[in-house]
Amino acid sequence: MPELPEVQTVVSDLNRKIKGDVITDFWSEWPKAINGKSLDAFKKEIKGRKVLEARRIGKNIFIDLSGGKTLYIHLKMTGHLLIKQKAESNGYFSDRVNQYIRHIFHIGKDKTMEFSDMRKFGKIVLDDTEKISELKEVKKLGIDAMSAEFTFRKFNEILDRKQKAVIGILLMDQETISGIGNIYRSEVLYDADISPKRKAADLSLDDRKRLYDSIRRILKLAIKLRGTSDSDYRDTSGAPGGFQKVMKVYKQQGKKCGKCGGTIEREKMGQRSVFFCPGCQA
DNA sequence: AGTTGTGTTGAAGA
DNA sequence: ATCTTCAACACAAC
Repeated sequence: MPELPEVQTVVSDLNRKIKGDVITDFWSEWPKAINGKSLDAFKKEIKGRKVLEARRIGKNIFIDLSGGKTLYIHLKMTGHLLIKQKAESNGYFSDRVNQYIRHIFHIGKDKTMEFSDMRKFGKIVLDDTEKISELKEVKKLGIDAMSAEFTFRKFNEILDRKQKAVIGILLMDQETISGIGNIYRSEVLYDADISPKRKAADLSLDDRKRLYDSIRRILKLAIKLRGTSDSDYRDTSGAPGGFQKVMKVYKQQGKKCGKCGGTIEREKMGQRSVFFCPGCQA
């Protein structure tokens, strides 16, 4: 489940591994993932373009290419990108989760970028850079949770604007703040000692400050640990991240809370599971 | 062996 | 406007 830290890891890897390289060919067994044009047209349009820079907003990946084009990729739930070099032996690539290769970008002389996506929810769009920014799903994205613009002041304004919103749901709303998904909303709220059920309007100034600090701290730590590989997510080498080793509440229901000794609970919020400690999180 | 849980997002329904 | 539910799809666990 690639959320902001996982996508950040991928984007950093791409800039390290394929920046400056030319895309020479493309193959797909699931052209339905390609939005807006046929497989043939896509192939023609991408061939020969150089990778200038990878970047992201929230969980959305943008790979800027030469000639004013941008490749927009959303990994959705089970997607991840693998960069392989020919004749390279890497034990990770044979893992089950890395076997669902739906699309292959041939890059340079001897590299590929392979899109593994078990559930085929992933999305690929290629268009003019400006047109990609104008896509409705891109345009409506809220402020990125790790961007410099996402200050406490801004966060406080959002909470004032969304008075009635339940905080556990609001944190995951990509149109408000982009980047936080189901894993990190639970971890962040636990870190801040705030119940997911609280309403935005009911959070005191002190609560808000703790929550903001927790968002930044947890995401930063998760980026440092190269994301969470609870199930499907892998980095571009096919290797798992490390955040699952330090997870405190996500999927920890029934276990003891490290802070108060109480029991971690799981509940449905929306139709997703939220995890929390009823003792610590008031 | 059928049912359920898994989570991101968009669309449809209320 | 805003909330809820479902559908996209595949597989593991029960």
